[in-house]
Parts: sequence; structure tokens; C-alpha cells
Amino acid sequence: MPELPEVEVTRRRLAPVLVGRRIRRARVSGAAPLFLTPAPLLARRLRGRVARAVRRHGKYLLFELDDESRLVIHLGMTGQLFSSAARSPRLLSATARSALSPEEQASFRPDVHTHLRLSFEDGGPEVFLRDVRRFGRALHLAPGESHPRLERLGPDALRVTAGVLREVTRGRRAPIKSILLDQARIAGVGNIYADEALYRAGIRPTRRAGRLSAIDCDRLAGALRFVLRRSLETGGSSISDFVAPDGRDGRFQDERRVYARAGEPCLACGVPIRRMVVAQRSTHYCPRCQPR
DNA sequence: CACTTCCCCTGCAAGC
DNA sequence: TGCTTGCAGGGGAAGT
Repeated sequence: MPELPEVEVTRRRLAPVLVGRRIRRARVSGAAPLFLTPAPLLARRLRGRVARAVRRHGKYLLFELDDESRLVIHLGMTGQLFSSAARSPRLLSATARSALSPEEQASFRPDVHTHLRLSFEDGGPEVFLRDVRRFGRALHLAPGESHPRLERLGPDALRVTAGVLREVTRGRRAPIKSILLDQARIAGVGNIYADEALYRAGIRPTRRAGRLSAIDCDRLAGALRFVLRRSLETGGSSISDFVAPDGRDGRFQDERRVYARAGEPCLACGVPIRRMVVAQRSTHYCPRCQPR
């Protein structure tokens, strides 16, 4: 489940194997809604292009191309961008993997879930976009063109401040967790890091956002920056699907305190972590360390 | 406008 | 063993 750290790890590790290489051919399979730009048009627009840079805003990746156009990719829940130079069986589901011989497992071969395949003029490693559940999105923007999805995004969560939090929570009656998940207010926070940051800030996910004090906002901003940065340092969270473009797993799942730990003791106080549903999402908290 | 609910999709684990 | 059921959740659309 790629959130900001996983998307940023993807950006950092994909850029070196993509930037500066001329695309010989783009093979696009599958239809809307994954490809907001029709597949044949997308393939045509990518052919012959060179990516100059890869940027990120929230959970969106923006590939800046040499004709001033942009390729935008959102990985959704199960999206994976990776290079054929990465040889990791983890790029496939357990079922798909078990159907392969050991030799086949050693190298990736495009499967039914591989929706975009880029080959290059230099004949080097290809780049793939794979998305089992197709919650991801890809679109091409002509020079100067934007898209409502991008324009709606709030400030990037990596640089969230107490001031930003005070602003986006003021007067809000919704649970603080709903606010954190709203990409129009803060871009990049998903379910894992919302729970982890709220735990570290000692704030219950159900607290009405408008009831946060200035001190709460300060703590929460610090906690958000901490968990996002720490996850980045450890290569992201590889809890179910995430694998970096180079095939490596992240390690932040080993440092999580509450997410998917329902029933297990709080590492600070020993009380069992509880699970509930907030904003239609599975939510985890310590009833003692997050009193309200 | 603020906020909630529904739904898209597939793999996987648990239960019978 | 093999079936069904529930769950995972990003985020837009529709509903309250």
C-alpha cells in the first residue's frame, strides 16, 4: 500500500534507471480506469521521449519529459514500478510465484498484471508498471496542461508543520484521522502513517479535529514528519505489496507500533492495541497511550 | 459546504 | 479438499 514513503522510495530508485534514456517503445495494456489517457494515445505520446526528471507530490509521481509534457502515475493500492534489472520474486504474488520454476522466479517476466512496459533505445533494462488491483492511475499531460487531481492536492506531508495542521483542523468536526487521510488537506498520508503518527502524538484517531490544541498540532506535525522520514530511511513499509523498483523490501514494518498489531501489547505500556473502523479504514490505537 | 457511505479490484487467509 | 466469506484500502462519486 504505497503511501508517501513508498512512493518517494520508488521515485528515488526508479529515477537512476529511467532519467536520460530515450523510450523506444511503450506497450500499454488494459483500459480505463487505470489509464485515464487512452492506452493507444499514451503509447504514442511516450514513444521517442526522454524523462528529464521524476518528481513527487503526495502519492503522485510526475515524470517530466523532454517535450515539456508529463506522465503522471498514482500507484493506488498495489501499483509497482520497477526495472527489469531488479530480479526479485517478491514482485509477483505468492500464487503467481509458485507457478514458476526457480529459473523463472529469478527474473521478471511481464504477466497479466503488467500494464505498462517501457523499452529504451539503448537496449538496456526495461521499466514496468504492474498493478494487481488496478486502483492505480496513469495519465499523460500535454505541455502546460494540468489535472484536477493534482490541483486539489494539499501541501506535501513530508514538510507538514504545526501551522498547517492548525489550519486544516480548525473548526472541523470530523475525526482527526479523516483529516489526515484527506489528500486535499495534506498530501501523502495513508492508513499506516496516520495510525503511526497519531500513536506517537498520543492522540486518539477519533478525536474531533477541531478539538486539537496547539500543542497537539505541534506534536502531531512532528510525529508525522518523524514516521514519514524514518520510513523513507528504512526503504518504506513492505507489509503486503510494496517492493521498491530495485526489488528490495522496505523495513519500516518492523518499526510500526500500532498498525496491524490489534491484540498485541503496546510497546510502551503493555495494554493490548485495539482495532476499530474510522473513515472506512481499519484503525489501530493504544487505549492508554492515546487516551482521547 | 462538510462529512459519510459506497464502490471499484484481486489475492489471500480463515472458516466450514 | 474445496468452497464461501471477509478483509485489505486510495480515492472519486454519490448520498445525507
